[in-house]
Amino acid sequence: MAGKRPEKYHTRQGRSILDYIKSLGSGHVTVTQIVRHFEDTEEAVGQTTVYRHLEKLAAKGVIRKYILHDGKSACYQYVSGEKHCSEHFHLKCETCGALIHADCDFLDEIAQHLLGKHHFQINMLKTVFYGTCKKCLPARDGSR
Amino acid sequence: MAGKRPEKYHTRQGRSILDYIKSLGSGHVTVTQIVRHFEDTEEAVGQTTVYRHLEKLAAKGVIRKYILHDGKSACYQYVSGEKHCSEHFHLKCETCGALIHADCDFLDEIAQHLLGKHHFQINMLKTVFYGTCKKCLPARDGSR
DNA sequence: TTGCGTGCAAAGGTTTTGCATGGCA
DNA sequence: TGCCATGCAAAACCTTTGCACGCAA
Repeated sequence: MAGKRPEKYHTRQGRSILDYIKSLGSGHVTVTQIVRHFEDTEEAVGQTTVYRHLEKLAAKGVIRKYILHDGKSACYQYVSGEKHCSEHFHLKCETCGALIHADCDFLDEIAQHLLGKHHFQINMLKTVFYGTCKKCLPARDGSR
Repeated sequence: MAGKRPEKYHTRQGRSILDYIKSLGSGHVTVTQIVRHFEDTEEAVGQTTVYRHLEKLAAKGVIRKYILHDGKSACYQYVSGEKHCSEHFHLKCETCGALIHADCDFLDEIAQHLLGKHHFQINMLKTVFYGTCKKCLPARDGSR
């Protein structure tokens, strides 16, 4: 589509933000995390600027925006060629809040199974598995 | 399981809220919509109360909580299954909103795999697969 | 110089929390 | 009567918008 609007100017802030997201690989960040990352450095960036840059980058497809199921805040992540988060699952620990990226062949079969048997095309970007992670499992007594 | 915490008291508000959600069948509502629905009736309910009831109902698995695509506000939907929803997965169609209960042995293996390989105990009550259902799949053109 | 980029501050919206009161058992 | 439930108000958040100033081209 024609929506492309290359930035007119190159700015220090724009580069800092993009570089940071790139450096995270397939990890994702929130606006707040980005702001805090630069907070006391000489690369400090205002949060309004972060929002505006992320919006543009997402519109251009350079990064991806999505809402985790808990819906508290939006997450952004760099779209690095072929391998990104749309190809693996996310496990969210309900106890400690950790978000785990699960890259695994078996999990990949899930998508095929759902499509083949249930005719359901899963959106891995939106889907989050809730549960209890390794660290928190021992802490929880036998439960049920 | 010990997690059940039946309401101690039956209140008019609690019943109004649940009845309303039930009456919507598979439709979903936001907190604001619920508050407004009762607003000028004699069943008026405070929004704080709505939030608190929905939270409890979702924890018990009576209703389910979703985040819309835009992530602006949460949606809630009645879970009409008589079967134990804690023992199968749920597929939520992002296009038509349908909620599909997937009872399937293969899917059951997912829980075991996650626990065995990733040491992650999944909570099926909270976990929802987002994607596109059978009916809506053809409607989506090749997309990209 | 031009006009986009920046960032402070304030607005707008959703959800949570504090606290005094009301109502169910 | 003992508590939990309720709901107003305020706080806590996340995100957007207005506006004046700064900076890249």
